Amino acid sequence: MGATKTDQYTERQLRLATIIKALGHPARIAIVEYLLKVDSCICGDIVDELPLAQATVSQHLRELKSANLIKGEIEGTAICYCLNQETWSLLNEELQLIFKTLQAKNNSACC
Amino acid sequence: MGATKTDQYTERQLRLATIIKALGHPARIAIVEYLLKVDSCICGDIVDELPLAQATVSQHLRELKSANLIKGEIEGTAICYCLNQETWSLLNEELQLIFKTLQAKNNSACC
DNA sequence: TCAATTAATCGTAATATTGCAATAAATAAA
DNA sequence: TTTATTTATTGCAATATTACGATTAATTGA
Repeated sequence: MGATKTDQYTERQLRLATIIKALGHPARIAIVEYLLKVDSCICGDIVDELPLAQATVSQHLRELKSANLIKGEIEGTAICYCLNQETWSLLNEELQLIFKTLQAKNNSACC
Repeated sequence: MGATKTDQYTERQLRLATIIKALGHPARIAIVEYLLKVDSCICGDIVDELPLAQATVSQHLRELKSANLIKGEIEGTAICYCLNQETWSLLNEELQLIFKTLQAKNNSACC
């Protein structure tokens, strides 16, 4: 075994898990926070910012990109990265559904 | 390699990544959604609900528990699980910080 | 005491992730 | 064209995750 049984869950659960999983690493949280601060930057800036080799940063960027959490645009020899508002909005809405429901209950039915 | 360089990030980044990572699997999303629906339940209920063996469900519950996303209380021979409001509030606040900041910018500075 | 019930743990196999050095690819500048 | 510059990719090793059967542990009920 070792592989997730992807065909057993709803599309919604898979999509949410994919986005959330891409965020579940401190380096990628750090990249997101940095992008939030500087709006947009190139890979090299992130390499300077994080304690990771260029190849590793590139890999983390690829994961964020494949989850559509960031997008990149070629700009000469560099690539300009920024957060992808669309996916963040989607994530926000899905999580709000959970947060709101939970807040409404206010632990009333907890063990 | 293979291990995350945990000593290179802020406490905040590590804590956030830990919580988010625990959510980054469709089975655990499904467990959370189920708990949100039924308020509280025992492990066996989740085993009936998900396409996974008891040992696997137990493992997922342990991960959610170690991230404090759920809590369990012994009730006879069973254990009653429910969502841990405290951690969900914390997660909500941290993510709102990101969502709000990003919404305020409204893609104005994106590439 | 002895089954039954429930969940955790152990052991194992398959797969995925993390990280890096080395290299390749693509563009810009000289 | 040649040389920088910048990023992606490849190959590899170490580690982590996912999943399950089998077993163990703890409690309840007969």
